[in-house]
Amino acid sequence: MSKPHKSITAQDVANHAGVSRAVVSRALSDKGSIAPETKTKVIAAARELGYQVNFLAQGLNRKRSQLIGVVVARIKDPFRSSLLEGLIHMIQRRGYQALVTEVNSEKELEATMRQFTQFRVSGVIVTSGQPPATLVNECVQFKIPVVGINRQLDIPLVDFVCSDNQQGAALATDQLLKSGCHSFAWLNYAGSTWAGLQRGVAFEQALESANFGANSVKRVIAEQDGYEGGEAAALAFDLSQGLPNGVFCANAQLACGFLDGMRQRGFDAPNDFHLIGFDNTPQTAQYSYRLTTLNQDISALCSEALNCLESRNKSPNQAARLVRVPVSLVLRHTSPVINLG
Amino acid sequence: MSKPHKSITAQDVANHAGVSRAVVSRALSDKGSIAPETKTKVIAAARELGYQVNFLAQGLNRKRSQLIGVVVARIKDPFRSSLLEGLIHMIQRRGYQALVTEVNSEKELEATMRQFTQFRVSGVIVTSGQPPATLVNECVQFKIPVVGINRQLDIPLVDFVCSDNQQGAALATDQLLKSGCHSFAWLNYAGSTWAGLQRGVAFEQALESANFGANSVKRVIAEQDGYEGGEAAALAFDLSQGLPNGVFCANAQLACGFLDGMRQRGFDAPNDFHLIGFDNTPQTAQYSYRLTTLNQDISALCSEALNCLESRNKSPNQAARLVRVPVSLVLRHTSPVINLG
DNA sequence: TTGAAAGCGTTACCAA
DNA sequence: TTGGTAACGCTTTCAA
Repeated sequence: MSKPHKSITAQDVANHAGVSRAVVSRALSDKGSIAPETKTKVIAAARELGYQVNFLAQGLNRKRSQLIGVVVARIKDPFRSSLLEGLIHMIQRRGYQALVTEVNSEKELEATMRQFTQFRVSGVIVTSGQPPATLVNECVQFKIPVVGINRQLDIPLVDFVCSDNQQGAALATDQLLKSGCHSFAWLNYAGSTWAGLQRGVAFEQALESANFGANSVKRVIAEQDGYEGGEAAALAFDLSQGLPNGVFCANAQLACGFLDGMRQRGFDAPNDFHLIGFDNTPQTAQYSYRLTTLNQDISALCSEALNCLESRNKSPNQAARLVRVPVSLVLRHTSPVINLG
Repeated sequence: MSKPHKSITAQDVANHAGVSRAVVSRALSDKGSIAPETKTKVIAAARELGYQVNFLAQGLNRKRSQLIGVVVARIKDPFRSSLLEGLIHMIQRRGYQALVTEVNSEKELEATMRQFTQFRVSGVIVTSGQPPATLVNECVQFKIPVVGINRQLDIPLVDFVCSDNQQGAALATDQLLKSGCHSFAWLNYAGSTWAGLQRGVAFEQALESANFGANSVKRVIAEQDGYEGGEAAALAFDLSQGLPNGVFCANAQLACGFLDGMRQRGFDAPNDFHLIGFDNTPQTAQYSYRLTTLNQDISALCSEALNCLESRNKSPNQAARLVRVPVSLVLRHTSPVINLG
């Protein structure tokens, strides 16, 4: 039907408007000086011809594309997919495009980071995995900003945005104490993320400053992450010393699994124990769970991550920043306002 | 510390290996003839210098990047995030990279598709929204293949991969009948996707061929999609004519919500009714739901989608294909093997 | 088989 | 303020 579509270039627009290619570039990019009237003329011509910048050529010349690389893992996990959604949303809103890569091993991450540099991305957001310092250094050498979310990348010049785990643990502890709990459990999984570990430490510290010593909190480490891990932990839970009445979980999936596991053994929250989990995922709000959770402010996390990238873009050598984003307690059924019966 | 990192170009490799730039290109791309020994020599030199092709320059020259555009919406929805995970996985596996864009309105979709062409993507996968024919045509003119997943894009030269909704509805009907159901409900939401509508039609047809006429199935249309929609539909369900004992839902989220809504009214599956939903999301397997569902073969869907793109890349003008991917019934608690009591 | 050279489409520098 | 021109880094004819 329609012919092979010779794509319209800046030169075509220039011809149409009776100016040079250079002027077209200036008119459309707001860089360099240009007479207001020629500018409108060019813009009109561009619109008329349906001109679209070739991002490949643009990037090649500017040594930077408007792509932002995003490293993720296990996207279908509820919190991670919410975070990814927020990131993509924010990336688009700020005029970039998301180059999303799933990574399940450090080897893959290495290849990925390399591909990001090959596309001359404007920044890299790491939400999973521990990028090898050498790779990040490669980015740094290309002056590509890197930011980590909810993980500590202990590398110079790499920023880092994180939900306030200490505050979260304190809120949870406070709530458990106020509702009358006096024996506790902490549930995490083996090989937990850095964030998970931090939450555990903070929980024990918060209890300690309320005069509950280390032996008042039972540490439970599930063999795997996610709902299945939590469920298995509950099913295997040693009840010989009774069930702790205040349980705090490293994440929402573990918490849901733990709750369902306990139900299978005839226990339920809030009657037999109180339960609080991190990450306010959609599922935790559902009738069958109604978990009291700590809500991570996803849009703030994403927004701050992009702030870091843009800020470091301006001054690449500034000291590494650590941005803490406040969390909030969402009171629901598994740890209600009322006291423990 | 380390200097501003002058990036290594093909020219550097050429110098190092004592050949011309052109030879380097051939050695690394397997295009054009080259002596085996020079090839190994060049590859050695490239590795030694740590050479990485600049994808921007490569794409500019080839008029095609190794990017694949993916259009998604509401990523945090469990089925969609699983699908996205599968797509990204498959895209990477086949040597491409995923340019992911979230789209919530047709306007946005239009802008998105445009940006895809500006990046000269190798293909576009649409999992959400109805791209305007004109836009798709633009892609077609750039010879960019477009494929839709679980939706009918009724546009020439656009392929289309879809779970077999008819088969799914037949499997569900069969199961409901075998377990003794004789009155039915169909739950969908207003403004449902094409796939949802198709499932409803197929369900009614399957019932009809089993001699259950149109008045044996009650159509329930929730005001919104997702868990909340299903829950609200259950809470508002008119029970004056009793509760149908076989309920089929357009998707898993609606089904979970409906189940929880009914529980709030004192009814539960499988005792008071049987329930089957489409999409075997992780949540449906959990103890609190244990939904009998129709499993979509995500990895097959993704694989077929990429097959379509690659095939159309070879012969751009072949007739539009429709690939149907079989689904399977996952029997769980809400519609068990045993008969209705 | 190899190398020289002409693009690919844009931006940025430098004169005019 | 403008236009010419040289990059940007790669691929791909076309001769040799």
